[in-house]
Amino acid sequence: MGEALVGPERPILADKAYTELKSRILRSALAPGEKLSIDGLAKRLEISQTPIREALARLEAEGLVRRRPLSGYKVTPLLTEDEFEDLFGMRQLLEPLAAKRAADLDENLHDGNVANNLRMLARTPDFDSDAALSRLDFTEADKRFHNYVGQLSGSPMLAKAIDRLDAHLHLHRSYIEPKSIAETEREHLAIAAAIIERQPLTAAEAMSLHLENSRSRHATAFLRSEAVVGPRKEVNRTP
Amino acid sequence: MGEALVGPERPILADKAYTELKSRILRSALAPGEKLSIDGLAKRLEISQTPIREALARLEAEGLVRRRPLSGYKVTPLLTEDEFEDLFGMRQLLEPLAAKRAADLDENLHDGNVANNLRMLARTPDFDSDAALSRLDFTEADKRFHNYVGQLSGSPMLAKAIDRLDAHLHLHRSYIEPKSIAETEREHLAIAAAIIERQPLTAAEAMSLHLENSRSRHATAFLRSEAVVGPRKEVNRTP
DNA sequence: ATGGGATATATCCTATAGGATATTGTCGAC
DNA sequence: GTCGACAATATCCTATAGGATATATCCCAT
Repeated sequence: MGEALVGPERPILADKAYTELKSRILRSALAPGEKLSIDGLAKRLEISQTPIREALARLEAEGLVRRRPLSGYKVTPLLTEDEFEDLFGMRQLLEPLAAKRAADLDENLHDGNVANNLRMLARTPDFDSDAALSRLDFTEADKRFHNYVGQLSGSPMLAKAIDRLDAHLHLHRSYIEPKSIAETEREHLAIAAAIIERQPLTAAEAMSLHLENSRSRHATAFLRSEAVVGPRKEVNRTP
Repeated sequence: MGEALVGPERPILADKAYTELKSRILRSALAPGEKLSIDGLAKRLEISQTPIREALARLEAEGLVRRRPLSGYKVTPLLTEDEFEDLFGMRQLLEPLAAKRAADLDENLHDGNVANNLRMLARTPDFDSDAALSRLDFTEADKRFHNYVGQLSGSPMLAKAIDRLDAHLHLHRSYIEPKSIAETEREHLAIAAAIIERQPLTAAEAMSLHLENSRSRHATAFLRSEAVVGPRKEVNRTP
């Protein structure tokens, strides 16, 4: 009864549009650099223009789409190499600290659920087949694990900062090699174990190592993809 | 000539609404917790509802306003003591690093302009009178200085993170004591000097010290204001 | 063949109207 | 005097139409 104060929190159309668009961008159903037509999206999603516009504004503030005043929206292009390095520099700054704090948090927060959640999220989903779907599941699971560690840090601002960084990495996740999934799971489990056993320094080091490995795993695929798309140039010329 | 490719970048109504609303929130013309009526704002600002809605969505993503699905927007309430400490913890993590990196950046970026800008921004504006306006100018100058140091770090993501944090601090800036303005200027100048003279460690330490002092300056005013408003309670009852 | 200019199209931006919902105030009963 | 329910109001949410602008196509001149 007293819970009714928070309201039903019924998701409105703008939230639906936001979730749908974000999901499509994260799974690269909307390619980087692709132009986004407002009423085109409105007709495709069968939603009016105003909610679409609202969702787009939110996504722009998050950095997932860019806007040019009288020209329209487009999906944020792929990160340059400098931006890529910058991103991982920030992760190295934030995430080991989050892991460290998560490890020496008050024990009242360390009930059984936390350990279970951590172990569950550290595992990558079963991937008998290397289909595109399972690879998508993997990227989702990876994101959730890192976000959960952020939440466990006890610092809401730190958690939100980590979440934002993860959102910027979405495009490059799809280039992950299938074999690296197992490596990722091992590293995640090492981090989880250190947190559960409350060893702050070990947790921080495990996270730092994981990030370094993740960086090099992405970097190879990153350079490869850059060779395909072309080195940071728009392709609008017709020969 | 070739610059015409970037477009005129003419600000549209949504940008105007965004800037105006953000400005009013930052100067507390819109009080924390105050309810924001969409068409009320539309009539006040003489702008249609759609741009207002768009600006509000962007501000929500930035954390300056909160939204409840079928209930409307309201200005983000004052930070609790925990959130306040969390905020300064993040600043201590990010800003000294930014100062350090700014100090040992490539010298091609260290032309005369940077030194001049730094010295200019470090200074607080002349405040012969302690009027509300000059106090507002001070908060703006302080924000600009910290943001500029963030930009000088050479890491766009670090700069943006610092900018976001500053936006969250807006509400408490208005409680600054007039006498602390001079102290702030001295500390800013020390940071600027260390960066100009390219002494990374000194710059980082100066920034860290400045943040610690700033934290205690805010904290005293923070607790005082909390005593006035009441300890974290809405005041909607009529006796 | 290439460059410049004008027209045509598509898209965005803005404004207004109607339907649905939460909130507020009032009334009555216990 | 307090609690609960009901009705009226205000507000938000959604949809559609018209005006303004950038982009693309086509044509002509050089």
